[in-house]
Amino acid sequence: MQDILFNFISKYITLTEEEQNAIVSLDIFRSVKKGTILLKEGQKSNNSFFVLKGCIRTYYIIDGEEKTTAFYTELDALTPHCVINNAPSEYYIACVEDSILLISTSDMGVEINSKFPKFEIMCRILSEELLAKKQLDFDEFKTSSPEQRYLNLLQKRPELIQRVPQHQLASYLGIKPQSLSRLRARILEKKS
Amino acid sequence: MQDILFNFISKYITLTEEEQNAIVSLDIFRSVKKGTILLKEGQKSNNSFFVLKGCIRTYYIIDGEEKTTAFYTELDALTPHCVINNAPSEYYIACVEDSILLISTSDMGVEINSKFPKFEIMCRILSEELLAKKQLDFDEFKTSSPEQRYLNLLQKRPELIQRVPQHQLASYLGIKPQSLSRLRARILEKKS
DNA sequence: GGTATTTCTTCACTTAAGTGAACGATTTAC
DNA sequence: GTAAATCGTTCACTTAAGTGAAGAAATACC
Repeated sequence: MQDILFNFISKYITLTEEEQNAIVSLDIFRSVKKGTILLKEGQKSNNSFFVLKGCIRTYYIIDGEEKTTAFYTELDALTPHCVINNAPSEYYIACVEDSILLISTSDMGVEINSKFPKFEIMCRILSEELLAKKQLDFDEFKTSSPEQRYLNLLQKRPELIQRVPQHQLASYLGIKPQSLSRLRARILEKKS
Repeated sequence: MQDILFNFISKYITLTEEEQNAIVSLDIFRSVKKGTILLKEGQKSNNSFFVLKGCIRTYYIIDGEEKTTAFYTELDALTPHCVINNAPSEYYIACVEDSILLISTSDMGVEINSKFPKFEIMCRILSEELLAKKQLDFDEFKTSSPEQRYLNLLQKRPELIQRVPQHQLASYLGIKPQSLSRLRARILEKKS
C-alpha cells in the first residue's frame, strides 16, 4: 500500500528516505468499511482523503433525497470545501466500498509542507492540475446531454458504472434514476 | 490598477517592497479590446490570465456552435488546461468587454516562485480554494434545474446577467438561447 | 434460509427543453 | 448613415426528462 502512495508522489517530486519515513510515521493509513460516513453535512472537520483502494463519494440530501455529485477512486484526492474554508460542511462523504484511505489533517499538511518545501510544490502542482481538469469535466457536463454524459462516462470510467449503484450514478449524471434506466434502454435499442 | 492586484495578494501573503517591484517589473499589465481572442482551440500557449477589470470567457465550438462554459470577471484567475498540460487547447478564450488583464507566462511563474517561496505558498492556497469552490459550483449545477440555475446566478452574480449576451449565458447555464428566453418569461409570469 | 429493505425497471402522464423558422430590435461595419 | 449581421424573443412541434406508482430483482439482516 505504501508503494502505491510513493509511486504516485514520485510522479511529482523525488523523496529522500527521511521524507518517506516522515510520511509513514504520520500513521494515516486507514481501512474503512463500506457505508461508513466520513463527514456529515453541517460538521466541521480537518480531514483530507486520498484513495489508495476502493471508492468514496460526496452527496447532498436535498428535499430528503440523496444527490451524489462525485466519486473518488484509486489515486484520487479530496480535500473537502469545509476544510479549506473552516466552515460547516455542505455535503456528506461516505464510503461506497470497503476501502483503504489516507486520512490526514490540515495540521499534518502544514507541518509536512513547512518541513519539506518540496511538498508545498507538489501540492501546488497537484491542485493546479486538478483545478484545470475539474473545469474541463464541468465544461463537458454543460455542453452535453444526459445521454452523451452517460456515453462519455462509459468511455472514461467504465469500471465506475459497474462499481456504483445506479441511483447514485443517476444524480452524478444530473438526472433521476428512472431517466437513467430509460436512457440505458434507449441506447440498447439503438445498438440492435 | 497595481493597487487592486497587491490588495488581492495581501489577502494571502505580505509582500516586501522588493517583491512588489519584482512583480511590477515583469510588465504584465495589458489592456485588451472587447472581442479579442486570447487563445484559440488547438493552439499551444503558456499564458495565464488574471482579470483586474472587465470580463473574459472560455468557449468551445461544437457542431459549428459556440458554447460558452465560463466567465472570468474582476479578481478571477484563469490558467488554461493547455498550459498545465502543455498540450493544444481544448477551448477558446475571448474578451467579453474591454478589459485590463494580467497576462503572465509559466516561465514567469517558475521564476517568481523559486525566487520568492511565499508565492509558491500563495499559489497553492489559491488553487486549493478554487478547486474546492469549483467542485461546489459543479455540485450545484448537477443538483438543480435550468430554472434554478438561472435564479441562483441572479443571486450570486447578478451583474453578469447584465454584462453578458443572453446566448452566451444560455450555454453557460447548459441550455439553448430559446430555452433561456422561455424560462425568463416563465419566471416573470410567476412573479405577477 | 427466509423476511425485510433497497434497488432497478417499467408504465402512464406531465412538464420543460430541443428544434426550426420567423420577425423585430440591436449592434456592427463600412 | 445605411446596409448587413447579430441577437433576443416567440411560435408550433418534437423529444426527453420529471413524477408517482407499482412490481420484479437483488441485497442485507437476523
